[in-house]
Amino acid sequence: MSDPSSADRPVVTRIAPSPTGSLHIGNARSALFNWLYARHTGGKFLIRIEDTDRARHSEAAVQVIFDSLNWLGLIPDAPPVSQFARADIHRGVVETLLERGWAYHDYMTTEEADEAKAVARAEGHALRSPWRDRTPGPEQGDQPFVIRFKTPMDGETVIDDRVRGVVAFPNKDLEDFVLLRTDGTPIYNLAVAVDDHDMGITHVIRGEEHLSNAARQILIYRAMGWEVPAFAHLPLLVGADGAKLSKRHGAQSVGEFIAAGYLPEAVRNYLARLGWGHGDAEIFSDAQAIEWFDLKDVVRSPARLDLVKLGHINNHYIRAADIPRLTALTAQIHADRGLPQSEAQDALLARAIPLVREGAKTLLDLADLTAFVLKKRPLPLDEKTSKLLDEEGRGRLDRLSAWLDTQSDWTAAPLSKALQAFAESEGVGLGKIGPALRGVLSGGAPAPDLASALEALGREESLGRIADALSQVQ
RNA sequence: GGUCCCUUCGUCUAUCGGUUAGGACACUAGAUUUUCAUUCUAGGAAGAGCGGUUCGACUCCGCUAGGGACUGCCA
Repeated sequence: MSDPSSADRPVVTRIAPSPTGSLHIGNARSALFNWLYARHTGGKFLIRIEDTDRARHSEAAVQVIFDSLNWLGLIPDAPPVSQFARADIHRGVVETLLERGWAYHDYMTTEEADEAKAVARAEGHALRSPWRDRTPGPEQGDQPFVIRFKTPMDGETVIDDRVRGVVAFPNKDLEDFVLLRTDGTPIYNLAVAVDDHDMGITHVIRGEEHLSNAARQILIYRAMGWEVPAFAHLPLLVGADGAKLSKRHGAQSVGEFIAAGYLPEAVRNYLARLGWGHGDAEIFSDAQAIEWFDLKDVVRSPARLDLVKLGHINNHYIRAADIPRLTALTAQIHADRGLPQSEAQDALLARAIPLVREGAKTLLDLADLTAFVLKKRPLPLDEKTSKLLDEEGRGRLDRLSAWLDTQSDWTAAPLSKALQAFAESEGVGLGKIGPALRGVLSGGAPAPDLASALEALGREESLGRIADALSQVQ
């Protein structure tokens, strides 16, 4: 009863998404774990598109999956396999199963099947069709049929799961599942088992929702005399309220995480910590994750998606990222928001980003925080700032402008000192000067501390904005 | 209904029979401060319940409760 071991073969893992138009974040996490395990063991990571359901299939949807995986940096080691393209092979396997008595033609109508299910339930087991022991006669003619697997009524199917341990399913509770539809097309459980076998998959790492499917698939492996791969069923990813991830939880597909302004390395790091951990390690590189990752450290309980924590991790990676990269990413967001792009703007952004990135949890934040440098002179004065620029305020701002103009080093630290020195010379606190200066420089948009704002804007722009304001309230 | 899985601070997790049950995010208070933020300091916060096994249980076993998956001619 013991299966041949796949432990000695080089590891081959796979991610097998269905093309639904987006790559679910749970699938992305599965892909990550498969990728990490393959990298950790020096094995291969493959991808297969589960497109047997043609009604739902579209090339665009397939492309979304590739794009998402690519963005995440999870690159397969071989070209993707299309499950649909292998339908003939699946049918061939069914022929063998038929010959060996592991499958049968079932002529039940949908209504009859529903009835049979009710009967089976009443009898305390899963669906068994009366056709499993009946030979079709001439009266069946060309009546439509499906082909079902002939699941044993006794015994149990045991999965030695790498994360859950030994899990046993009584065979009587596993139904005679459909292998081939009426139109002769293969169904999921068949296709998965055949493809995983043919692709040489040694470790099937996927979501917990497939745990009971593993039993059905093992039945197929055994019937065919194939080596059973190792299974590892990952805990589910659920929403912040513990319920299944859905629209109302906000982002649920990789595309939405991209749009929300997260960096791929941050998403990888965060996702790796959902259902897996390595001691107290929170922030770690891909190299470390690969070195540390092991199936035995995968957690068993479902994990909730916490966007707040993702934001914290994303902030860390935004602080660590190269300025040119952040500049390009941020410029793109400004462009999406309708601002024309130019090299001059990129230069402004590149200077501003290092000064504001500490406060950015997402690239969207970074765009918000840098918006003030992109404003065009003359900036309209907001009401609050206008009020601050009374006679006293105007005089002070005018003197400040002259004071700043004498600054030789236009960078934050010396500017900060200059601001303080000016306040002292005026005999007031910075509180009397700051708000007005801020309003004048930023036009009401979020801006960093004043010295940094001055540096980001540069001498000419800063002094220009001050002069504009002064002339407006004259 | 049946089968199976899960249960440590609000959240993600550490612990792998002996710990003041640790860390991170979040939160609270204080400091800094020209807004927001950053930064710094301090703090509160957990073993679902009940039985066993054991000198000793978060850890092993059982039961109960709660949550979830599957039970499709979807994947």
